[in-house]
Amino acid sequence: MVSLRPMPLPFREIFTRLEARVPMEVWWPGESDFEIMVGAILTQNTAWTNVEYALANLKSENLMDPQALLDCSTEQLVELIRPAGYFNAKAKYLKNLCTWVLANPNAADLPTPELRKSLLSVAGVGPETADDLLLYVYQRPVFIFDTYARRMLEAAGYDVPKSYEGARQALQHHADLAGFDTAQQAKLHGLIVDGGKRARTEGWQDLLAPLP
DNA sequence: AACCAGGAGACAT
DNA sequence: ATGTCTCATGGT
Repeated sequence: MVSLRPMPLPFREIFTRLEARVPMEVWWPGESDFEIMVGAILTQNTAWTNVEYALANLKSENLMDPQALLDCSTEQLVELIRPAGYFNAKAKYLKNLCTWVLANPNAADLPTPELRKSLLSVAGVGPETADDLLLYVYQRPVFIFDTYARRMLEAAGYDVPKSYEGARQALQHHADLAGFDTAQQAKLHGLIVDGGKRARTEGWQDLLAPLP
């Protein structure tokens, strides 16, 4: 007698359950697309509360603009984004992204795979940040694979590939089959992160209980 | 007071 | 292709 692993909880069901128990309005606040881009760099491995300090500093100096940010000295930029950590690296990354934005005014016309490659060519934009931008700036229905998604989906019984790229593609496929559109992907990512934080204290059993 | 957060690049293997 | 190391502040 072989004990079979139960069918993983369908994406739709996970989404519905998260939506029911995790209060969330808008996951990625921002007054402009550029602010979302800046936030995407600053929040790399960093708590969002720290990013908010840095964003406020940049706004107070009227730097929430690619050209203005490029014209700002690296020394001052480092000082303004200091609360977000990794400030030396992130200052460079921000300027790299500004250069890319100004050099690619028609980026939104590119198909998603090409746009993704172009974003990844920027030093400081890795796979997850690229997906953040595709989803929250360019409105593409991409599934954002991060450590929270891995933990939750493995807990739900999914066999998540080890490599980032393999996992990303597999889960994108699942999300596509489930028919998630851009708005739903945007919400799902937030729900997964928030849900993952709760699970640290409450565990997964309640949320991911198998279907009857 | 260790631990971690809305990751990515550099480098060795 | 797949592992380590480093980067850094602020909240718990």
